[in-house]
Amino acid sequence: MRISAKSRHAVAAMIDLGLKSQQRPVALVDVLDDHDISLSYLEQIFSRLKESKLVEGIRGPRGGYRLARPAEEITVADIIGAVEDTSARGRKGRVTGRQSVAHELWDDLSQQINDFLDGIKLSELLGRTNITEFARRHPRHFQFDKRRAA
Amino acid sequence: MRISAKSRHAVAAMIDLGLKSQQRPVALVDVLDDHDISLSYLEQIFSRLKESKLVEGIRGPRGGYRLARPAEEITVADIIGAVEDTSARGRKGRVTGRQSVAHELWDDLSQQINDFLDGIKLSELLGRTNITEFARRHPRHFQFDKRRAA
DNA sequence: TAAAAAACCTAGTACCTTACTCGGGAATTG
DNA sequence: CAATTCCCGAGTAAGGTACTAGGTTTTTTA
Repeated sequence: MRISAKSRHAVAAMIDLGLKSQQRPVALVDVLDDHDISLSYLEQIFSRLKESKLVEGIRGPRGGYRLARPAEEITVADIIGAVEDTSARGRKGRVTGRQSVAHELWDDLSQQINDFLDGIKLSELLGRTNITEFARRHPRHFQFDKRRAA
Repeated sequence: MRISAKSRHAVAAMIDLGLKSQQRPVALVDVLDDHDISLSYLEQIFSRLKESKLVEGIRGPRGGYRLARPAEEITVADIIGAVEDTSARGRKGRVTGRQSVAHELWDDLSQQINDFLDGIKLSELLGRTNITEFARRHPRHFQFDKRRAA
């Protein structure tokens, strides 16, 4: 499990895509408005998202990116997993078959975090926009519920 | 929100401390057995944990580290927050008063992850270990100190 | 009281990741 | 054809991770 700034960019970009693209693809230049990163870097992030089949790219004028699946079938865990380095680097050496108990427990925890994130759909995030806006303007009347995964 | 290898080390080390220290402090050298990092680096991590009042250090022979509070009063969020860089870097400039919707949603999500981790106590993690299973694989942790066994 | 054990501290460093820059293709549209 | 956009690769600077090395201080114990 690993969450960094890259995750933030990716999730935010996917939200943007969900918000802006109803049927037409969205060009990265338009996604860029909301982010403080370069086009090339955003391209690299989308390259990962595409690799993981979360988005599809359409070339040429009026091209751009589009969600490859409905937002209901995309979870936050999917997005983070796509951009955070999933390759062998995370668990390199690990020659010994037996791991320490502490690390086993960490792995459990890590799995739990992942399950938690896997329970949050992109569509859910998109659905919060109005609520968020409302909460920002009327903080006294609203609080986010702390949902707890079982 | 940010979770990296450092978090893993820190959580695993705290688990070790919880498992090994019943009343005596545990020397970092003994914590080290289960980790694949250097003593100095582990010291640096414990420096952070101490700063955050999660552990206390006892100097001198038979010294070591001990949980500063009962494991019931320490959460995973506490541990990760202690070692992951808490300084200004996370939310730097932020010149503009208004943030993009996508980033606001990310912040909500980030808060949710934090709440989730804040709901997991160290004692809970410790409780997940089957103590006999642990003893089978790590018998030396249940013996008196090797250097002065008696 | 001397020696050893351990935390504690500081500084430097190799490597990896992040984020960027540049320079191009390749596909599609009008 | 020309513009637009994705796509791809290579190189790079800054910063963080993790390590290395060397100390100092405190405390125990012989």
